[in-house]
Amino acid sequence: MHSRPPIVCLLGPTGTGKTAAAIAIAGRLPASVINFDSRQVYRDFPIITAQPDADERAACPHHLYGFLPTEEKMTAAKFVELAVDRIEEVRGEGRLPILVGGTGLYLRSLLSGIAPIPEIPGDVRRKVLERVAKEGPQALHAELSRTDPDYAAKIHPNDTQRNARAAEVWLATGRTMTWWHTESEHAPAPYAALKVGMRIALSELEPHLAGRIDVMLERGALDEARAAFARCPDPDAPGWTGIGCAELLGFLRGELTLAEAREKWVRNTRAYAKRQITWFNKEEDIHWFAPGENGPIADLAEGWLRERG
RNA sequence: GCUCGGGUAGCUCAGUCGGUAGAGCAGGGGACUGAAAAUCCCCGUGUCGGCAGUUCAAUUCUGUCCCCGAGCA
Repeated sequence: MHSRPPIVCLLGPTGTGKTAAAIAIAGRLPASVINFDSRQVYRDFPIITAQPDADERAACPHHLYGFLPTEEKMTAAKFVELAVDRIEEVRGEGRLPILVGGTGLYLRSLLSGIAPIPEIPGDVRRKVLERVAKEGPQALHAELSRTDPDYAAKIHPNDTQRNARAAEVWLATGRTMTWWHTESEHAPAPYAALKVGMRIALSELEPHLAGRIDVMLERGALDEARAAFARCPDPDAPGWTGIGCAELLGFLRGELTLAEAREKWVRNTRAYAKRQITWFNKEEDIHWFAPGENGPIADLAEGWLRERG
């Protein structure tokens, strides 16, 4: 009987020093960092999305950072596919995979598995999106109440994204969301995961988030946004929806002063951190640490790995 | 100094033909299965600028004072 391959997962809200903790672990044993953050995958926004810098990347191999062009969409399913490949690759090199990031859905999809819903054809998707725009999500929700009452009961009539998603899945596959979630064959990933979480009160995190944004601006966040806009002038492109990107774009187009853009950026980042905290509070089996407790985190990871042989 | 607007929730503002008031944003809590840094749900008492008058009752009408903006001097 083989034991399941060990991986370490470092999670927590934005700006809590997850990267530094990962590097601390990599200082003790051969390890590679794999990103599970939905925004740090974008090539055009290394500063604004707080991707590890050159020094940090030099400490150990890093994967799934800054490889996607702004006009391309990242999804949970695509992420799982990429992450599984990377984990295999890293394990093949005899290294410990350390998953680092803040997108709760991505981590859960990787560890708990995700329904194998096929990719939805572009024309179906477009048709559904046009309908929501015209008739509102409530119309789709009313239909969903007939085709899939269980799922309809779980999502709110005003939820544009989830109602559109349920409609396109039904149209394209002839199966309901409920069927895909409960009847389709998908299993949890075969990893033994050590989950390490960064815990901090939002009120304590807030001043740090504001300071971090000022550092980003000093390091050229504005030039980064300007260059990205030259490369991809569509403000609705997937990469532009990141926090900080949209605000800086507002400044570059003269819709906001720089001070207003900064203030909005801070507020949105704070609200986002709050949502992350809510999500991770529900996640189970997490070993919680305060930001900066990198020694104890590395101790834990080392001990845990030794126990498993 | 005069005229006209304004002064209502942390911010921007709506409203009350007189019966003590409500939206958006912010904030707090929560949800979350291919857009997730997304999307969505729940949570609203604040001397309605101060003082006085009329009235059973004033944030609403009247007077006066203070503050802000625009115009005229």
